[in-house]
Amino acid sequence: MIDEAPAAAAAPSDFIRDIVAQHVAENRYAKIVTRFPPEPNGYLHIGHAKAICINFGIALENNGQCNLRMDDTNPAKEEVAYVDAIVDDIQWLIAGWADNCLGLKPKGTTPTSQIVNGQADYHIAAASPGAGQAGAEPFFASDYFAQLHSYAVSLIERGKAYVCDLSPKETEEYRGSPDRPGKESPFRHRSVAENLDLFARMKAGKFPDSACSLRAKIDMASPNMWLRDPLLYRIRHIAHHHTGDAWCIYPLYDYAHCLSDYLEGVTHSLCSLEFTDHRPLYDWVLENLSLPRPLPHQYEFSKLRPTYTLVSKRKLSQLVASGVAQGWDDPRLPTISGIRRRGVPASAVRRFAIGAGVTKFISTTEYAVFENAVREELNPLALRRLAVLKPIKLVLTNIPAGDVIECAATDNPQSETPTTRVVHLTREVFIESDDFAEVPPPKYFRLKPGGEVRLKYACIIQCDEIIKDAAGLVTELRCTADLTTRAGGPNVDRKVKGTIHWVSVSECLDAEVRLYDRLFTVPEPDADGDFMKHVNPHSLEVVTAKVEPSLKEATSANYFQFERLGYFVIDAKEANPGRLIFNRTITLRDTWAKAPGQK
RNA sequence: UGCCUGAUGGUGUAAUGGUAGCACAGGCGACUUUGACUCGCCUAGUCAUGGUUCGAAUCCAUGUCGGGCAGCCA
Repeated sequence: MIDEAPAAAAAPSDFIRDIVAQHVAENRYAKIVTRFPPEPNGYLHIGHAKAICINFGIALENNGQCNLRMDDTNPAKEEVAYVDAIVDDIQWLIAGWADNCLGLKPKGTTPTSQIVNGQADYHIAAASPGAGQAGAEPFFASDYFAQLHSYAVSLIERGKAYVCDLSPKETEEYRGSPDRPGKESPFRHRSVAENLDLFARMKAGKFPDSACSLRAKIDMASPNMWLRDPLLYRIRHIAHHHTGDAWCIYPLYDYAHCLSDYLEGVTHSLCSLEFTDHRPLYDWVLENLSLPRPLPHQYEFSKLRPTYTLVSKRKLSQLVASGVAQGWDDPRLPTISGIRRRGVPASAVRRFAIGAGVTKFISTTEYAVFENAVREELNPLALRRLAVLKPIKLVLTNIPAGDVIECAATDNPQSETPTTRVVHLTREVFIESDDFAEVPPPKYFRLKPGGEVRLKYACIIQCDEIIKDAAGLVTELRCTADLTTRAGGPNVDRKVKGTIHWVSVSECLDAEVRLYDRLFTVPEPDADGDFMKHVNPHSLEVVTAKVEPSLKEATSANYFQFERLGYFVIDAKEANPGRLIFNRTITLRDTWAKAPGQK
C-alpha cells in the first residue's frame, strides 16, 4: 500500500462542531454517532468527499462512529454494483484516517432499537477497524423495511397517516404552490380501520403502481411545502437490489431517513442545505411516533462546489454516456475513482474537503485550492525520477561512446534522510525540447547556442553546435561536458543559471504518458446550462516519453515526481509489466510558464 | 403579497460586544544541482441605511441581493 503522510491536523471548529461539543459537554448522548448515507445509484464524487469528511471527522474527533448506510429506498434507480463501488471508494478515502470509526454491520443482520430502563437502546454494530474484512457490510435503509412498515401502521393507528387514492397528477394539483395553500385530499378523513385495511392491501400487492399512496396527515396549508401531507409510501412492483421481491411498497426519503437514523442510534444527522426545508418533517415523523429519546437531529451545511468541473451524478453520467469521459473512473472526472486513478492521494482529497470549511454559505471553491492540496500532499511523498516527455537528442562530444558515468540521484530531497539511486550519463542523452531555444526569450535560463546549463545530478554542459534536418528543424545538439563540475569534482560549486533533466539514450525506456488538464475551459461549465460546449478539447494529450530505467519497477503503489515536470502515477487500470503507462496527476507549479511572453 | 436560509479581500474561511486574522490566488524579492520546495515582503474585505453601546463584522430594525422549496427522486 502507498506510504501515506500522517493524517492532516484536525479540522478547525465550525458551527456544527460547536453544537456537537456542546452536546458532549452536556453528556446528552452516550456516544456520538453520525452517518454517511449515499444512494447506490451512481459513483461518489469530490462533492461527497466533504460530507464524508464532516461525518467521519466529527465521529473521529469524539470517539464516536460514522455509519456507512445505503439510502436505498428507490429500487428503480439502484444497483449492487454501485454499493460495491461506494464501499471501495469510502474505504480508500478514509484509510489510515477514520477507518477505526467506520460503522459497518455483520453481514445479514438488522439493527433494531428496544427500550431498556425507559431509554432507547440501540443494537448497532461496533466500529469495524478491519472494514474490508469479510462478514462486514454497510447498513442498508432497506434492512429496516419491516420496522418502517410497522411504524407506518402505528402512524395510521394514531390517525396521523392515511391512504390516498389521488393520482400523482392530482396529488400535485392538490398540493398548491409555495405562495398558495393546497387543498385537502378527499381521502384524508378515512377511518383508521379503513386505512389499515387499505395499507395492508397495498403491501399485499392488491393495487397497481401509483394507484394509491400512504400520506402523512399534517397541514395542506402549511407554508412549508414538505408539510402538505407528504407521501410516506408509494407502490412499486419492482425488484429491489437488496430485498428482492419481498416488497411492493417502498418508503420515501423523508419517512425512511429519520427513522433509519433513529434505528441506528445516530445522534447528529448531517446533510446539505437543500434538506433544510425537510427538517420539520424529519422531526414530525419521530415526534408523532412518540419514540423514546434521545432522538436524532438534522443539521445542514453548504455543499462543496469546485470550479472547472461538475458535481452532479446526472451530468457526470452524461459525460460518460457521450464518450467525453472514458468511464466513471476517467482520471479527468471528479469522481473519487477518477481522482484516485489520476494519482491524487486520499490525504489530498481530505485536505481539500476539510479545508473548504463548514458553513451555510453557498460557495464555490477555486480549483487552485484543490491543486494546492494535491501538491502539498505529494511533495513529501513522491519519488523523484528523470523523464523526458518531448525528447530531443543531445550528444556529449567529449564522452566516448560506450562510457558510462555513474551519478547519484536523490529520491526525495524533502526526506529527512534522503536516499539515492544511480543514473548513468552516456554520450547520447535526451533532453526536453522545451529546454533548448535557438532564439531564447529574455531571462531564458535553459540551453541556448553557446550557452551553459547543468544536467541535473551530472555536470555542466555547453552547447557548441545545432544540427538541423532539411526542413530546418533542430534534430540534434552537440555539446561539451565539463566533468570537473560533477559531484565530488573540483568545480562542483560552479554556478549556472539553469539545471535541466535528461535520460540516457541507450538506457532509457519508452513509456506512454497521459497528460491531463482540466475537463472544462471555464470556471462554471454549467452556468449557461450547456456544459458540453465548454469541454476542454485538450484535456488529454498522450505522448511517448523517455524515462529512466528504474521506472521499470514502478507500481501503482508509488507516487512519482518527474523532475521539473509534475507528479505522475502508473495507470492502475491499463498498465501492465509489458506496458508502462503513466498518468500525470498535476504539473509542478511553474512561474516561468506564467512569465510575460511565455506561451 | 409565501416559507426557509444566507451575505467578511479575487476565492474560501476565522474573529461568539473589545487590535478584522488565516489559507488559496495574484505581485515583488531571497535561496536553489527541480524557474519546484522553502523563506521574506506586498496587494486586497465586514451588502446598505439607521439604531443600541464607551465600543458593533458580531445585537436590533428596515432594505438590497443570492440560494432552496410546488418528485409517488434522494
